[in-house]
Amino acid sequence: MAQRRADPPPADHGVFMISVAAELAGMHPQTLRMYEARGLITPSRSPKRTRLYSQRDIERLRRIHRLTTEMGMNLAGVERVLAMEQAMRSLQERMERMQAETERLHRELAERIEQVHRSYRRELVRWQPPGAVARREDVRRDAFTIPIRRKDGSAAREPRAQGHEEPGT
Amino acid sequence: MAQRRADPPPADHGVFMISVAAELAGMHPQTLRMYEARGLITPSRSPKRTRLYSQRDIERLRRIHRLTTEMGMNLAGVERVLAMEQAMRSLQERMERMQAETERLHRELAERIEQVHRSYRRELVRWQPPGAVARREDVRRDAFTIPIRRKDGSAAREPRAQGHEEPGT
DNA sequence: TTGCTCCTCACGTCACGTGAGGTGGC
DNA sequence: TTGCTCCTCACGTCACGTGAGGTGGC
Repeated sequence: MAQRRADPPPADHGVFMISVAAELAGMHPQTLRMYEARGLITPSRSPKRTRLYSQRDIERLRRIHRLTTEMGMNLAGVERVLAMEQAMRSLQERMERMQAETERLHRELAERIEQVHRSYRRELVRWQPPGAVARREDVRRDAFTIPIRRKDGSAAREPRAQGHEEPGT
Repeated sequence: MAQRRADPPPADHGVFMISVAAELAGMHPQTLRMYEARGLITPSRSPKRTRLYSQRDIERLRRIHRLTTEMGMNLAGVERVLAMEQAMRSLQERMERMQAETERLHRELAERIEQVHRSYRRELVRWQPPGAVARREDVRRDAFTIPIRRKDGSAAREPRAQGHEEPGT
């Protein structure tokens, strides 16, 4: 009741029986059975063992069809090419993530340096009239904590707000 | 005279005639002619039109041999797979360059920030005894010029050594 | 002359697609 | 009963590899 003609079935849900799937993919039903025997496609099955092809299965079948008819490849080649296309997609995705990370780093580099400049300027500018008590808080209340990335890539917060420690002096 | 049995021929220089190449690749000479007719391999030719296969050609032939015999692929598939392997290598190389660049940026980030800290510390620490003349050079002779990357990725040197300009004050 | 090269043509084998044939459940 | 499903078996076609056959230059 709740879902009547709502939401199309998910792309990997088996819905087409073999004659429909063959029609959609432009193939002979027997060919689909052969492809399954070869391990090229694995439709789900109904409780009565009837094959049920998903939308994703149909797309894969069409891809196979193009590779065999347009390019003249045999099934061994199709199998290999499909696997390589998958690997290619993964590599591509990983590269896009890296690209984004690199751009982020570029922006961050400029921003962090500016941040350090700003923090020093606050210390230098915060001038107190003679005789007034300069409280440590006046100097330190601005966030003077600079996140630094460690060599292994993890983020770390360096506690820099402990006054002005000159290392080795 | 200068080169006698020195330097092996470069990998892409045609040196083997067809019977030798076929022997090295484990194939029938006629098969090599067929592959050439299909555009799978293009050996160079002597002035007398004799085919000359390079070391790289031999390696390619061996790769083809593995794909056809071990994997059972036909030539259309082999062609496609070889092209994809090439694309894969390019992608892989590009990714390695990006990886190196990202690591370089990580190191640079920490280093630049440290550099800014150092430059401020020099200004603060360089104390002169009362009555002595503090020359501008004492403050500025350390390189206080910080290369910054622009948004478009090109490197730029920001001339920061012009005293202490507070922008907008 | 021998042994290579070049080429074209033809045939055997095998993979692939598909049709036939028989079964069983809505 | 009709039209689907399941399965196996068999055949036609085509790609591929290779052999044969004839030519020509070291």
